[in-house]
Amino acid sequence: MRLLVVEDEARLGRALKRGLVADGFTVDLAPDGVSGLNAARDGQYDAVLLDVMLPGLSGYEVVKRLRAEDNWVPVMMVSAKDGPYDQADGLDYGADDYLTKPFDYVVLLARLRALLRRQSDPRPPVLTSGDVRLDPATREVTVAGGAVALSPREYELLEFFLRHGDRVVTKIELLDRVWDARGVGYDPNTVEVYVGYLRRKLGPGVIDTVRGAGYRLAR
Amino acid sequence: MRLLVVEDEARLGRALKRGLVADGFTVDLAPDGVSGLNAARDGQYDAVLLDVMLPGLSGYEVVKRLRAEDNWVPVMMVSAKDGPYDQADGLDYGADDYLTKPFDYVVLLARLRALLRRQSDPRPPVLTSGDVRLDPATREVTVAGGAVALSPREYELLEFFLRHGDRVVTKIELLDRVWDARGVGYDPNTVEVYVGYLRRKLGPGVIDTVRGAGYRLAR
DNA sequence: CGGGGCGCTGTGAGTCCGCTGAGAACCTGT
DNA sequence: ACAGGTTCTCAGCGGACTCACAGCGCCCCG
Repeated sequence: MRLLVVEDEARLGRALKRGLVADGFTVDLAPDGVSGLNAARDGQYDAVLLDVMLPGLSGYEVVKRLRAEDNWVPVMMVSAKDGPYDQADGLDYGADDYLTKPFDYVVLLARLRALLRRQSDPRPPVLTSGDVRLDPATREVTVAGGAVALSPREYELLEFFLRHGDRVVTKIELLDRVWDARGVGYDPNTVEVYVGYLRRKLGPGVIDTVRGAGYRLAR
Repeated sequence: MRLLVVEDEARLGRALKRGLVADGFTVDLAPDGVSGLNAARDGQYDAVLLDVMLPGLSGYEVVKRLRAEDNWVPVMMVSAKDGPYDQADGLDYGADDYLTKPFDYVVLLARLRALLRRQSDPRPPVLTSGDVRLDPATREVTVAGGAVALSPREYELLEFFLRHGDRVVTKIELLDRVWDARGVGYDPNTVEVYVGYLRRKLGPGVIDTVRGAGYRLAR
């Protein structure tokens, strides 16, 4: 279980990490909103512990942006405020639970475990096309029920195809969105290579080539 | 934003409606599958919330029939079942998302908004003339429902005709716009050749020759 | 009815595009 | 340090595509 703790008070952060590591979690620390957001975007965490009062980007903002990007990692908000409106705010923005400082470590642990247990609830929808299934929550991909192992890049590419399913996607667009936001510095041939990898693993008849334009999911 | 809620449990239906109205949606209720299907057919809804267990016609059936009728309104299925197979079934039948009872209202709202956001992905309108259909998003071309494969140049030419087809288009203009912006260095005969290709693939009676002036779409 | 010009089409050569195998550079965990 | 996996580049191949050319048919004119 991998956790991300976003907390600007260094002492509290270290203490949390020490405790959670002792309880069997792998813990990464982020000291402010921006670095926390970027870390959470990687999508490798099972849950995020998120302070509300953060320098730069507030915890509200972080969870709001994550949800806007279809990132449904379980988020527990932690704040010194304790009014009912604050709680409602946090939950509205997409947090899954809310804890007020000062809190008891045992309580935190219990709520965290409950959060992880019921993680299966706020799950992003499974993406499908034909007999290809991709579960963004678990990053599992199956073809006709059989599991398929994809490298990170292959996974991102397939997910992009599934999200922009039936329309034609150009190689340039893929380089922009799957590779680098800059999109420059990469050869469109790279896309061809990775489409080739995907076809080899998923079988033919999943990704169509539209000559002169790009690629499209087969229907 | 207009929503259709198909739910036979009157209490849950009313509660959902109350919440959604408070969040700014316009909500219609349908108490069973048949009336839900008929309401959804009107095509005036931005999304449909569809219970699986319904008297008369199940939610599976409803979404299946809608899709069979080329109605692609976003559908979120709601069910008490939560096995993985049920999810797969719902998605296979054409639902866009799946929620299991009991669900948290905040989660429903977030997923609903994500669904609407995803759907509002602006799509260029489909171009048609007679029984020729060209979809700029998918780059698919059909004649009387049958798919036709076009080369890039043929596709560009047809798209230009469909966009400016109601008037006469000269060969020089086509060389300018479809071929090279410079328009020089090409033989007007090239246009004749490609119009020939298109006629062969689309059948006669699609592109008229206006002798001495150019071409025009038949109407 | 005859002629000229415009448009149509079959042929073929050169070019372009996308696919693939091989391999270098890099990262990661052991 | 090493092994395995991953990312990306490169070069070559095969097929699709583009376009010029030239001959033919047809339309419209006198």
